[in-house]
Amino acid sequence: MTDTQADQAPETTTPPQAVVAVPDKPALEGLEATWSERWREQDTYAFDRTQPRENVYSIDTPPPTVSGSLHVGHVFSYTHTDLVARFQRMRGKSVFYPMGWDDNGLPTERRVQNYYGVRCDPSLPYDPDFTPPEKPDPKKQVPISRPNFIALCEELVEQDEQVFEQLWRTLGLSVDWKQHYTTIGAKARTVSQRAFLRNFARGEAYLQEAPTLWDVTFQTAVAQAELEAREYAGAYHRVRFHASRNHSEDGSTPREVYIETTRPELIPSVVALIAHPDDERYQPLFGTTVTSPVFGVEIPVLAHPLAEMDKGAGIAMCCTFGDLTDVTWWRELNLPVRTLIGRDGRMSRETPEWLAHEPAAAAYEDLKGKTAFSAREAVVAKLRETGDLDGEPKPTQRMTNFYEKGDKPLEIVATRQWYIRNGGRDADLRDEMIARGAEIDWVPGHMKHRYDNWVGGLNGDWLISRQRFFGIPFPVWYPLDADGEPDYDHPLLPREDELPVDPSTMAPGGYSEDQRGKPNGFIGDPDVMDTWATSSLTPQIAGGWESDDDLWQRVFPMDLCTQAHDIIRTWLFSRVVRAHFENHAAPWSHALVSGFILDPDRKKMSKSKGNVVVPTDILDKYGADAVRWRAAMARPGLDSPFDETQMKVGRRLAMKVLNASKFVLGGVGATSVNPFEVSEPVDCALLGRLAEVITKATDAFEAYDYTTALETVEKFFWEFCDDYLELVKERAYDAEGGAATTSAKAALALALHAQLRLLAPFLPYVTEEVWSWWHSANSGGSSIHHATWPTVVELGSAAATDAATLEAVSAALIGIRGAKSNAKVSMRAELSRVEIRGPQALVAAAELAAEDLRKTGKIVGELVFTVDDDATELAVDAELAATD
RNA sequence: GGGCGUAUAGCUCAGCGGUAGAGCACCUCCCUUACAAGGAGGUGGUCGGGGGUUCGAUCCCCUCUGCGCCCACCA
Repeated sequence: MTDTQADQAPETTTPPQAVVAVPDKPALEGLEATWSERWREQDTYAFDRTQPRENVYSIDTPPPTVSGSLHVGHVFSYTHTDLVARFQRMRGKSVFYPMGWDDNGLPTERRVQNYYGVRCDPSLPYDPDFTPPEKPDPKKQVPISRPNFIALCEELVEQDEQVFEQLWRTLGLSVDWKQHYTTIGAKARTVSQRAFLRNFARGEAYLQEAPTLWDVTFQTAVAQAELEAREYAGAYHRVRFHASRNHSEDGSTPREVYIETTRPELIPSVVALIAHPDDERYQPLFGTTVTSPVFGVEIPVLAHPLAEMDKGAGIAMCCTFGDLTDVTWWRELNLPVRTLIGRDGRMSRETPEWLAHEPAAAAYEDLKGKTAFSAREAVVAKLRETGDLDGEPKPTQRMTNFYEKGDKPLEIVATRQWYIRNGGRDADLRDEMIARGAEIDWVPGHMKHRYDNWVGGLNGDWLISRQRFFGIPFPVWYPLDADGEPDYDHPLLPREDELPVDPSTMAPGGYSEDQRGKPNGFIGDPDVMDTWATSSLTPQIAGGWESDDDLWQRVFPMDLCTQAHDIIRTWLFSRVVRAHFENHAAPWSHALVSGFILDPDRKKMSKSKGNVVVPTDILDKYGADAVRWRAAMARPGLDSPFDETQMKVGRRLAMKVLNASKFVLGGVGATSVNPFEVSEPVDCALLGRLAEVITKATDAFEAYDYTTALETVEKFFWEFCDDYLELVKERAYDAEGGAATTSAKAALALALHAQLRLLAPFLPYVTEEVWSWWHSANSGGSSIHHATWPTVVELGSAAATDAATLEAVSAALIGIRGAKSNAKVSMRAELSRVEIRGPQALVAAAELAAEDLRKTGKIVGELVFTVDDDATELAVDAELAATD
């Protein structure tokens, strides 16, 4: 964007200079209702898709989880996006700013369960006459079919989305609501399934039976990115394993070996004992076998470098599966699978073959169907009986992986799941992902470390399948052989033009529905994609990938994505993965990362702590402009404690805009923005200062530093109100002032005209309100939000004036006010003599405004300017006039 | 344990080689015809500790400490 565009500024930029309609008592109340409705009616923020790519600014913004609740942190982060959107729009870009709702997935299912008092039982048939219970009983949830359940999800999501949209509109987000999408909608289904099919065709998506992190409450697999490590109470149990008889005859190997475990219930799952190859204590045992206590299963003692000598007893039992290290050992040492804990978190109800002999079979009898917790108690009791528990369990706190939305520790269960490659098992691909990250401009820059850190620490591919109901189904069926067994190696796939498909209700090509589940027939894949597998495609969903190529060419790759730092590992990274595979590009050129809003004690806000500030409360109390002002004061990437008193500051600024504008436009009637009318030195100096402000604010915004832009503009605005406005008030009012009056009025109008636009991204409501007063003559309804961003060029030659003059004059004025304040008299008090003293340059500058100072300062006697070259700044002596 | 960030007035934060700034809070004053949900003026800091580089350090380097976040940590 260059100044040449300012030369051909559209008509909307220059207000008519005729009548203005300024209210007697401007107020903030009601502005949101009035203007958000007007913006809706006039489609103010519509994306102009006739613009070529270079005139488009496209934004990928996180689809909020509609079944969750929003807190101030969301409001601030979305405001940050909007500040940039509004700036770019005023710079002449056609802004592509869609909004999506994340209504897909587990959060919605949970909300539906609680809201309606139901639960999904996929084995039930669809009931077309179903109505949800009138009084939901959370303890007795009514089981309903999957189609009924999904219908309720869709119904509730619709309500939630309306509430969210209303909040965003009130906040003043300049979203083009016609571009909206949802992560469960038809567009998202088609895009998700199409991208999946292509990933599969290229070998980037694959089906694999493997140990999987598993949440026993929700009974679904979860991905690495959804883990959360939490403190969890446990106890070390020191347990004796016995050396097998055939290896201990000559006494060269120990007769017994002790391990320490926090999970004794997994002793029946042990497949090996493992110690570090360098550990002298256990070297004699390597290659031998031991038998497990209680169960008497013979297991090998093996060496592996992942075993830590100084942890516990230095020798660990490897179970399938207790933790991720077990998975590594199992894979690298080719160990058998002896899984006992099932998908429901309970011990297998069948006696497995490796426990079929005595005493294992008898011991296992008591564990069948028990939860991990009660199985532990049972095993410990048996260890006591056999004397293989050495001492008492020692309590400990350890970190354990949880699903971020769950409240029981994750188990590891071998299941068949869909994965997308992400570099977690492939160093070359990992390097490519790091390289994609390096193509992005990160704001602030250090957030790139988080990305690199996460990608570098991946320990497996991306698990995208979930054993849930309200999600996008995999577009996959499996043929059944003559015995009715599925052939997972040869899945049946739809054609792309058939998408979206639901394999649970539709038959694959070449089959009919009555072959479902029959030998030589088919079954549909029962799983759904995780919500991140869909939201990783938001640029493709919103941008019309493969459905609207004209749009896609204009918006992709996008210019900006915005999010808080907590979802770099999920949303941000997963979009890079998808765009890398699908489009061979980074999905955007810039990533703007917001910090968190913390509670006043600098703790993260969370519902469970009860420290959440509800956005609607502060919007009602202080108004959208004030809340946006506060959001803009939080710099990218920095956490910011919530402090309600700061909202008042923003509100006061908004109020000041109304009052100062009322004075300029209505009071002195300054509406001509003709720079050629500005002739007085002080007025020129004001424009010179304004020119600096415009340049600095523009540069800051270009660098996504909206906070510095705001601070720069706001500081100038207060100087404008407190000093300049006061200084030229009398001259501007003067009916007989001639050119001097014309100059003051033009400077006032020009400055206001520019400042309203500089403030418009931050305070869209008050600036639009004032703009409308100015525009009442041609009620065509041109919005300030379509006006062009101010440029130095529009200020004319005065913009080149040295602003130092203004500073000197302001210093003189402040000195005069200070004298009165010290004397504890009214600012209206008259002065009989004033001497302004200081270095030559400053005195000369102040003297240029002698008449303004005399009038504003109520100087009725002499006003003397004295050069004192020893001084570095201006000093003011003032004598009060005698009062009667 | 690894990484990133951060430490400046009572609070929230700017500044980042030349002997400290803003807003809020606090104190004093002013009902001035844009604004009392105002206005004017003022008090307040050995810039986390310790080293080093430099003529000179809040700012650069080293180190320690506190705080926050991310990752790892289930024997």
